[in-house]
Amino acid sequence: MSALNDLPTWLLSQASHRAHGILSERLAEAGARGYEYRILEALSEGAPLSQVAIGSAARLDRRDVTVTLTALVEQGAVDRQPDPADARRNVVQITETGHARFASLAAIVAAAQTEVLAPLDQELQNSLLQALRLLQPEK
Amino acid sequence: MSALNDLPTWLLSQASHRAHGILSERLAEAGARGYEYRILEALSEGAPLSQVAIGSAARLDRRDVTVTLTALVEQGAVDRQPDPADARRNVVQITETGHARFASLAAIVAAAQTEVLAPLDQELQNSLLQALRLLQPEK
DNA sequence: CAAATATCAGATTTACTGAGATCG
DNA sequence: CCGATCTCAGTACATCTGATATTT
Repeated sequence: MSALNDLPTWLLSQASHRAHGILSERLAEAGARGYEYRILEALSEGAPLSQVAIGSAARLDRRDVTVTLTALVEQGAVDRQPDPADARRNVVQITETGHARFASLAAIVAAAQTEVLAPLDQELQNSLLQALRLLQPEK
Repeated sequence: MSALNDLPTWLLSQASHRAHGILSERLAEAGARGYEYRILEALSEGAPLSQVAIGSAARLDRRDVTVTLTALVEQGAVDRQPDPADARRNVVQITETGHARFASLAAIVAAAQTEVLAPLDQELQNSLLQALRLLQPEK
């Protein structure tokens, strides 16, 4: 084991890479991207949101919101219309199709979390999550 | 706190992003890239290596080894010569300048590890590292 | 001829930036 | 005129793939 492989920063980036690989692979098997799941989750409560609000909730750049919504509209998962109250905005709302899609993806995402954490016993999982919460970026 | 922010995969990716940001910023302050540090570390024992061997030790793609070595040669940190025993290969060796550079960068990298883990007490640091080692990708 | 090595050009992914158009 | 919103084009970064020339 070299020094590189024992650096905390390296361990973090490799573990993150593995986790991301598992999650995006499971989503890809369902024909979805991570961005789509994040946007559907933001809309899953049912309340219509502007694209800025979606970006804020899903932690996505405005550009990526625009592009991903175009794909979701094509799938019929969301409805995007100009806001009658403020023509600068779009009002985006999840459809029935989108609700079903989100439920399906949410199950996949939950299973992926379990898969990612499988190498750890319950106690170590708890410690890991506690530590990771303390290591989150400021904002 | 939304569901997104509590997903283990999300916590991992955000913590990794923060750690990477801290490390690469500290290295950038010294005018170095992460790749340079990783290659210098691989060569720091003093043994000459082929570029394939460097890529293997530093976990870098062959392409990135080639490009990064060109920069390191320009800095005088390494010496790259055709292998007299096998003309397909280059023999790369660290120079005195490279040793000094590596020592300087190693101190920066060590300080960055401390900075990354600063939000955690000793026990949680230990648990985190134990968990992360179990979450490393195969291979 | 098959395999290995280094190099070059470019694709890919995720995240972000700048500029234009529209509107409040 | 200023600021917010959405869209488009393009940048930045790390990583990887394909093609090529050379040598074993």
